[in-house]
Amino acid sequence: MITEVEAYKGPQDKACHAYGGRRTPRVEPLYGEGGTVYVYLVYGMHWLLNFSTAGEGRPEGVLVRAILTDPDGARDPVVGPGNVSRYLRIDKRLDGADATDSKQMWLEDRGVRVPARCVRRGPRVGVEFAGPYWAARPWRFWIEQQEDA
DNA sequence: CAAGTGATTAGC
DNA sequence: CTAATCACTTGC
Repeated sequence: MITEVEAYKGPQDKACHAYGGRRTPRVEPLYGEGGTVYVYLVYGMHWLLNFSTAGEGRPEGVLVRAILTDPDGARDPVVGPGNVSRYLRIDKRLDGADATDSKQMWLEDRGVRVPARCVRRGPRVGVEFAGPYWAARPWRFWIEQQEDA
């Protein structure tokens, strides 16, 4: 279960790999139809898992930052995008896959209802290079368990 | 807080 | 071709 994501909002978002309409081979999957998997290597050792979310030609997506590995949250969450990919054995091979029609990677709606009060929002992580304005956009979202939830 | 790490990219 | 960059993690 995905419990934390960050949004990257296309050409105008300075933290987005497609900033300014940049369209290099690496970011091409981000320009794909919604559900296209975008995986890339950062800092020479960490694969980061993203899903393209807009439409063909619109380079917007979400980065998966944390997951729960069991339905009840009894086990510790896997926190940090590099750790998520290591846990799921994600690497370059999944880059460009179609998550709406793939045996390697897909998403399931299991009908879990998350109360609005459990949803937190804040600035994205590690995007200071994009400058103070874009680094401050509250486009990271995560779920926080409540005592009474 | 610094190091480790290597694909990717822009710029000659 | 070269050099800079970088959506991170770990360990001090």
